[in-house]
Amino acid sequence: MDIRLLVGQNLRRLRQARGWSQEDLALTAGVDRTYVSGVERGVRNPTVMVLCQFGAALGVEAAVLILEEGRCIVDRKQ
Amino acid sequence: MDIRLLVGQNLRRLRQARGWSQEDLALTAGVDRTYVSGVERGVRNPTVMVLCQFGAALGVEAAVLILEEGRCIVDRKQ
DNA sequence: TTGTGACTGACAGTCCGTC
DNA sequence: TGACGGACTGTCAGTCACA
Repeated sequence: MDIRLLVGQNLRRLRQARGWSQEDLALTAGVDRTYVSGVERGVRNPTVMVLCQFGAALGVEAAVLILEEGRCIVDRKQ
Repeated sequence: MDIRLLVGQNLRRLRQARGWSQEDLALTAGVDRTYVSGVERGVRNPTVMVLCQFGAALGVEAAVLILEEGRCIVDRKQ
């Protein structure tokens, strides 16, 4: 599974869950509208800093964006 | 907290936990030794694909590398 | 063994569009 | 609203010599 496709799927799912357009996300994250489109389609290879911007815009940790579905982040026990 | 520093700390911690040199990791991940050095010091801003290569080399999910300490990934309940 | 500066080709990311 | 293209600038990937 190409990690770019995984990021794209996660980004789109989280964006749509908020009822946002690609442009809404782009403005909030401080990136270009066409760039959001490219990342969602898996044709772009974003840097960790951009991943962080997307995470901040969506109110989630950047790690969530490169996590496969069915897995999640929790506080480590102990 | 700059995400590049976070990635650097995680990368170094996981590498040293395996008793590897930067060159060991570089060879396994298929990148240059000096690039590993740069990422660990937080002066490089790697892409998600490079993050994935590091994760594969270290036998962890790429998401682990951009996760703050004290947090971990588990299978989602339900 | 690791840090660092300098370098080139490739690509991240923007801005203009059209469909 | 979103896919897609072209052209552009800045930055990243990847490498080297040297400390």
